[in-house]
Amino acid sequence: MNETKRIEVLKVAAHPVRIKLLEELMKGVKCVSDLEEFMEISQPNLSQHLSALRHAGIIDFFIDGRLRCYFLRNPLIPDLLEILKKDYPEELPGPECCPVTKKGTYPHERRR
Amino acid sequence: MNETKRIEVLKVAAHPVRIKLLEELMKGVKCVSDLEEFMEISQPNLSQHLSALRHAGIIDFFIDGRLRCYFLRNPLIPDLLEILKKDYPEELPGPECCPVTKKGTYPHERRR
DNA sequence: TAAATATATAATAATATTTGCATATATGAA
DNA sequence: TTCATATATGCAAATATTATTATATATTTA
Repeated sequence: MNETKRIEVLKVAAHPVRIKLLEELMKGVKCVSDLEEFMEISQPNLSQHLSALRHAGIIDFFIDGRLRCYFLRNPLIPDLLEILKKDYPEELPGPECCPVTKKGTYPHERRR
Repeated sequence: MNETKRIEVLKVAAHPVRIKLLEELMKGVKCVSDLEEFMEISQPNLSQHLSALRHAGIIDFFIDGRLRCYFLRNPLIPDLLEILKKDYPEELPGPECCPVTKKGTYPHERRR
């Protein structure tokens, strides 16, 4: 999977409804009506989100009679979901004084 | 940082130009004209992407005279960029036969 | 075979994103 | 001061995303 494709995966995943779906699928295979119980959206809308995830190669499904049983397929997803839960400091440490680039020496005063 | 905010950060970051900018900023502070050399986009367009990243709290800047010296601020970013580089298997292992949910037992046959 | 269930597709409308272009602002230099 | 440089902002056009509503398809059950 090249970087362009991975960025596309991030983009498709980065939506509140789809993240919630992915978190649910992390627990295991679920059919659409299982997922419908969790989500407070219409069935067609859910189907569209599943379709978007599938086209990006993020999920796939098995067929069980009239059920479609979705499961995670893209290996980036567990790591991505972990980033959403993990404990982080409020911000990264600011740059050390004073790296230099072609155009100048910084940092000086802070913005605002 | 709550999950909603984190998803917003993902969404703003998930763009090819902005990922390239973030990868460059991972190396250290850069002013706009340093960044301009790398990117094959117009200066106003670059400025707009930087603005989007800043409004999402992903980057910030110092002022050095007439330079704006941008640096990474959001702590999720290093982990996010790592996901774009890391080695992964082509896909996650398919579900084991046969988990059960309320609606059925699956998986059965594979799609298509 | 008809009805019911599970799910998808299509069309539309509303909204958001992206880019290009023109122009504005701020700072330092002459 | 005026000029050049570094960078931002405003606006319009093109495109993409999202949700809604209506309808279609496939499978099981009666």
